[in-house]
Amino acid sequence: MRRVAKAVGVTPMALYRHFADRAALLNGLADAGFRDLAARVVAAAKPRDPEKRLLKTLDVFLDFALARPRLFELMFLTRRAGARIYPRDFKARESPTANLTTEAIEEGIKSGSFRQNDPWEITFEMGALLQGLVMLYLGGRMEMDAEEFRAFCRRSFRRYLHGIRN
Amino acid sequence: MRRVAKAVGVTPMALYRHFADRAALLNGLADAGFRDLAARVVAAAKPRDPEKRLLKTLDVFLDFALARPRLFELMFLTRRAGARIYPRDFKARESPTANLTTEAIEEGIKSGSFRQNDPWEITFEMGALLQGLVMLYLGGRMEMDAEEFRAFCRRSFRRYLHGIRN
DNA sequence: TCATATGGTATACGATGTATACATGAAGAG
DNA sequence: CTCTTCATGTATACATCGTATACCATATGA
Repeated sequence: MRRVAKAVGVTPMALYRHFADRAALLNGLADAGFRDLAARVVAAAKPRDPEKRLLKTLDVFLDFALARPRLFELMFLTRRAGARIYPRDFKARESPTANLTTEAIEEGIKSGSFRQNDPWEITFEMGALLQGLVMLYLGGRMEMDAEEFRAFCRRSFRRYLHGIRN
Repeated sequence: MRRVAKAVGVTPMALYRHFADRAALLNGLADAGFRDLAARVVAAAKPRDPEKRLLKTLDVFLDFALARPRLFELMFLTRRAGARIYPRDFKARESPTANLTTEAIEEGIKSGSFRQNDPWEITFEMGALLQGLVMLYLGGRMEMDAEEFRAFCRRSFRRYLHGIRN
């Protein structure tokens, strides 16, 4: 709080005119991050083939995680009040990025290239895998550079998709 | 520190005779947790069939995570100095639990039931998936009771294994 | 003209990790 | 038996944190 206040050239207590407390400020940052990320996913999720679209989405997430690691941590890896809850908020379509992923999976199932499965469950599960990997990487538990990590993630996801593919 | 000290009936500064600082104390707890968990995995990883063994190991991890969530968080989900680093420490066989998982995977590959893959990579990846799921569950982002969560994890792992299976 | 928001400040409080200096008692060494 | 040493504890103090409380300035609209 004190550091943020100094950075914006204001007294610490002035921040409390705009945010109830520290958690609310961080929540605001996270929300802005989600809007940003959602826009990037929408802009990038162009390919017709569902599997290609999923891998493209993965790339966008990885770009984001590697470009703004602290923000990504805040958004996905930190305990936060007001975070989306599975399955309630997801099935209520409150997560724009999850909606897109789920649509790709539904499409893949309908066209017969993916096995029959609850698409929301697959979405959430792929999110868990990605967040697990990113958490480990950002936590310094993987000794590799960003490009190697990207390749690792792509292999992981291909393996995972191979599993839900007919 | 103050609370721990009071709990053991001692002055806060007395703790510093035994641990360099707060991080060192937490590291000690985590290390003890790893020894405990490794013993449980060894005791439970009996089945001959590699896939059954992997699912049994998953159960042990889940038991542990659900029984001692804070400890599990500390061990796997928190940034800690002195944590194992992939691939260095893993391939040096410094992680007893990862060794067992990797052996099961190697066995499955040799017998032809799993696809050809770097077994360490599979091990690490399954760890990432599990830790991602547990992080989300313990972080209150999954609205389900422990039993439903277990079932979710089992479905996830079956799906994943199905992907690396011939 | 004056009440009322709106946004900012000054100060203080309690909690936290820990640096520093000092105390105590047990175990050998002479 | 005395003296040193070491392990273990204590007392006190400090910087840093988030934030409660009280007060202040300016712009706005009735």
